[in-house]
Amino acid sequence: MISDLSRPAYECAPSLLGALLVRNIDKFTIIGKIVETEAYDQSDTASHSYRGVTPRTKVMFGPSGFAYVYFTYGMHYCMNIVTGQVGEGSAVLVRALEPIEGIEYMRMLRKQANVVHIANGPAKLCQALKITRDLNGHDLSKPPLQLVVGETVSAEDIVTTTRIGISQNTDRPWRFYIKGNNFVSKP
DNA sequence: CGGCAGATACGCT
DNA sequence: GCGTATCTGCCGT
Repeated sequence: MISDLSRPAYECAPSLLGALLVRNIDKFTIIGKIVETEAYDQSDTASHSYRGVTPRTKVMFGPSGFAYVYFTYGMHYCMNIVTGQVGEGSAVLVRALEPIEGIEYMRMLRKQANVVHIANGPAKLCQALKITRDLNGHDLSKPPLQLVVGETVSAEDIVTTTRIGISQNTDRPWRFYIKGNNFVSKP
C-alpha cells in the first residue's frame, strides 16, 4: 500500500518520492519513478484550490489517491496526486520522473532521444505518460494509471527547497526531490 | 549552457 | 481581458 495520502500535502509530498507511476497504453506498460514533488493546499494563494471549489478544482477537494490533471499555458498538462481529507483541497504536484520501463515508447511520445530530458518536468512527464484531461479524477489504484510502492527514500536523501514557477507564497519550502538524482527538473 | 521570446487555450476577474 | 504550478527554439557567451 502506498503511504497514507489522507495526510496534509506537505507531508505526503516527500513520502511520495521513490513511488512508481505505472501507465498502461494499449499493450504497453510505462513505469516512472517519482523523483520530484511539490505540495499545494487550500491555505496557499499559489494553489488552484485557494479560491474554493470550481468545476476545474473540484477533484482537489475529493478523496485522496485520485489524479488532478490540469491544462495550462494553452498547451501543457500537469498531474497531481490528491491528498488530505475530503473537502480539503490539497494535492501533490508530480514534477519529475525517472524513466524505468517503456523508455522507447516514452521517447516516441516525447520526440526526445535523451533519457534525461524525457520526464524531468511536470508537463514533460504528462507527455511521456500520455496523461491528458481524460485522466482527471482517475482513481490511481487502478489501471490505466496506477500509483504503486517503489523504493524507500531515506530522509537524508531528500532535498527541500522553495517551489518553482509560481509568483505567490514563493517562500514555502514545499518542493522535494531525491538528492543526486539526474532526472530532477532543476537540481 | 544561460537567458529570453513565443506559443496558445482556458479559468477566473 | 489577463495571468498562467511550462516547454522549446534561438540567440549569445
